[in-house]
Amino acid sequence: MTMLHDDLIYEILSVVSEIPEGRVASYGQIARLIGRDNNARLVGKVLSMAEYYGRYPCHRVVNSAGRLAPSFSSQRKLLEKEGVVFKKNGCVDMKIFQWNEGMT
DNA sequence: CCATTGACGAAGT
DNA sequence: TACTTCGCCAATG
Repeated sequence: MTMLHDDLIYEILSVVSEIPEGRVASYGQIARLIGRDNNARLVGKVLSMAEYYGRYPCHRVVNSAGRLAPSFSSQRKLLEKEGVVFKKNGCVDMKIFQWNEGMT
């Protein structure tokens, strides 16, 4: 495990822990927040193993289209419990539920 | 060092 | 709206 990788995990999880209940963030959004604009895929990679590092609201991370992560069957239920509504195609309506980190 | 992979994203069809 | 193509880049083999 490289040092860079460890920093990456810390920064990503740090941002994830700030996502409020009932809102979602995209992988690209998180990548930008940690200064890695073109590296959304790496964020997904880290989150796929996030459970190993502790408890974080990683269910609040979806892709830019609002699509849920594969092999995370409980994700939809967890989001619905927080009031997130899904579109007919199974995606989160990003227009409504995407976290706007500029607002406090 | 080269090739492949990925919980991605934007643009094109 | 849904599917495809291509760019992206650290990590892995």
